[in-house]
Amino acid sequence: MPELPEVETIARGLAPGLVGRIVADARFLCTTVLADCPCGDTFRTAIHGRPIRNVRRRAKLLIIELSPAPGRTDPASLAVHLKMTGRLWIAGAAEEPPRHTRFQLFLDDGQALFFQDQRRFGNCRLLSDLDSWPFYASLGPEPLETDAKSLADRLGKKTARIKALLLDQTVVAGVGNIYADESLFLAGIRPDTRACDLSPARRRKLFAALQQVLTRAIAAGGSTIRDYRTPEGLEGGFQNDFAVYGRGGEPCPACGTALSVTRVAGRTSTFCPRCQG
DNA sequence: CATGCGTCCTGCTTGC
DNA sequence: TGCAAGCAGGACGCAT
Repeated sequence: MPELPEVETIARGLAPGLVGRIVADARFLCTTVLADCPCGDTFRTAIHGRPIRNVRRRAKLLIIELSPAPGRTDPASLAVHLKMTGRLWIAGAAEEPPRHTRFQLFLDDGQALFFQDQRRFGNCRLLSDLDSWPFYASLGPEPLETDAKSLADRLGKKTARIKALLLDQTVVAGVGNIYADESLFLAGIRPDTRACDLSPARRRKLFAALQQVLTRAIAAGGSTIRDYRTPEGLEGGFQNDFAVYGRGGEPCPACGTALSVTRVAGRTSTFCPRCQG
């Protein structure tokens, strides 16, 4: 389930093979992968001949920035959301696409970007202006490019559970279930605490914890629960450092108390009933 | 407006 | 052993 650290790892891994290349064509092996249309053939015409200018991450999105094709002046961006089971890698264009491959982006060097997604939740879209996409425009700040106090101030007087707000992409961008649970543990906060019940100091502590967890996870190449792989096909390493995620019933790494499992914001949430008050 | 919950999708896991 | 129900979860639509 690629969240911020996983998508960051993917962006860094893909950039050397994509930046400077020219898009030759695309092939869709699934009709639903292309969100909000334009339809497949329109998409193919719209990307043909475009040099790839940059590859970066925003929230959980992989953004491939495209320059105009020769003789044109219209830049564009390809935004890919991997959702839960999406994978991206570069391989020879002639390679047989494995099962669940949803689309291929063919490059001018005989290589292709492959997008595979077992569960079909993922999608990509071609946008002339990213900010014209309401979801993109509504994204909150990047947690690693914003100070913890500013992030804490964004909680305002909200009464929602703190975990729901961590997962809310308009509050802070890129956090999913794994890093929400890990951050809450590190900050000693129960996931079902209402944001308005947290002191300013505890809010700051939470976002400082989030920054620490995300930084460590990026350094480890992300977390592999089941499906996530780096573009090189490698598993991440941060799953070995989980304190609570996926460890319900196991002893708390800090105090030994059995970790509790509950549902907050519709998501499974694991926490230590003793350390997280 | 703010909050919360059901839905999508498919393969693996759990339980009878 | 076999089969079905349950589960995973990001974003979104809709209800309250």
